[in-house]
Amino acid sequence: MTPSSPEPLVPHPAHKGALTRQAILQEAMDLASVNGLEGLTIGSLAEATNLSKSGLFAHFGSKEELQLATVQAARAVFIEQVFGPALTAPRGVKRLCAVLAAWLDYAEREMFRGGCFFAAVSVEFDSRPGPVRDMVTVCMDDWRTSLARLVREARECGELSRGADPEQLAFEFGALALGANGAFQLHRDHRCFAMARRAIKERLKVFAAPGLRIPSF
Amino acid sequence: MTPSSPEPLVPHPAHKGALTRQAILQEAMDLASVNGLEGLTIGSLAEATNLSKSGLFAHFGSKEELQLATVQAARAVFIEQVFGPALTAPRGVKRLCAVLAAWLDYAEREMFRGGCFFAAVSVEFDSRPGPVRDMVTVCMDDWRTSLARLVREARECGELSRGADPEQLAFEFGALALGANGAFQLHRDHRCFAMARRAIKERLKVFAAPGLRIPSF
DNA sequence: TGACAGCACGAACGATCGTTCTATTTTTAT
DNA sequence: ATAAAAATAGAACGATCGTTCGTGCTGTCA
Repeated sequence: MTPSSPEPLVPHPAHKGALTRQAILQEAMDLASVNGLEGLTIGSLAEATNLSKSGLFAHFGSKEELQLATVQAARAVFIEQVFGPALTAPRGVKRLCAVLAAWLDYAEREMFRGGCFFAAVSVEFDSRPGPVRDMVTVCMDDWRTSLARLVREARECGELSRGADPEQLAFEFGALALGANGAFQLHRDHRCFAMARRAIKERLKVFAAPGLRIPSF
Repeated sequence: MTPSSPEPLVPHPAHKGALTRQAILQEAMDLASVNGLEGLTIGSLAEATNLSKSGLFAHFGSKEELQLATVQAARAVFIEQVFGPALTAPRGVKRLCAVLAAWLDYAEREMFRGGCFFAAVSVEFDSRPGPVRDMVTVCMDDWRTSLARLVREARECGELSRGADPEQLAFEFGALALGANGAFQLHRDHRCFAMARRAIKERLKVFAAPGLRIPSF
């Protein structure tokens, strides 16, 4: 090969190992969304990916590292699915609604077999100390902080009244979204998403500037 | 001991076996609220109750039976804690608020070490078929149905406007309550309960008959 | 007193858990 | 093409899982 080798467009990610690792994590997110991160067993994950237990294990070094890697992979998917399609919306209530709509869509579409990954995992680890819990907490904090920021932006745009408390509404919208996800997983009835959308819209109307149209989603 | 032994005050439930069974279930609810019903291991439960694995096991016959018994025990506690103190409140918005206040109190007080038992367990089993999931689903359905009935009663009392949709509001209040429980378990910050209370009160105000005072809780 | 449940125990089972080791194959770099 | 490196497989480990079995206690009733 010539000394000036053709530079790869992406640094080096295709070292084969990185590919299998990604395939493993894809399956891991699915399994964990159903059985939890503790129920995510190395044997079952190896079987699902057609790898040997030890071969799979070598990618992570410990079960806890596998759990942490799975959480980070799920975080990336979450950001891409929820914020990706919504960032093009104009700042303000439109963008806030776009993000909420993307979240509800992401949950209703069942991106993971057990619904929202973080809905399942945050409840599983919320009362159990350790690094996994810490990382999950950071993810949930990010989500709520982002929601609060979107509310604040909408208020600064003059689209929401000064009475719209960002932290308060972020909590409410987050709770309604998680509630819809949970109810859907239990009853497999899509109406709970409609109820969440309606609740959010009616709550927004309370604070909407006169004449503002709440985007339907 | 004299032949005419002192009659037990309670009929006969104290057949010794029933007592230990109750003690086991008390510990089981606590452990399951933290580690889930799958993480509720027979060995750890035996250790926590100072019983041998086999001795404890004999009370239930299988792990699934233990799980089902634990769910039923938790249901009894839930009803007693949430509906017991609230049934004295007069029918209508007052009783609805009393039930919601009792729930939030039950979660904030951490009746179980991991917060609300059903919040933990319903998410754990929502995407996993079987008898345990079925029983948990029935419990959650009961809860939502009860909430809807309370809303409907308040509407029939003329305290809420005809626009107050019982199913819709039951979903919203249930979601806010679960959201507060989850956020508290994650952050151990009591403000999320205040936010849930505020959200419920403001939502009720939208439908409240003119001049009606929403009980503070 | 003796028969008899009911209750709890200890030991052990096979299965599976996470993990470690060594060996072999596959991929990458020179 | 060849050597180094990375990726995977296989077998086995101690621990723990749910479960079974046989054996004692401990009262109650005949």
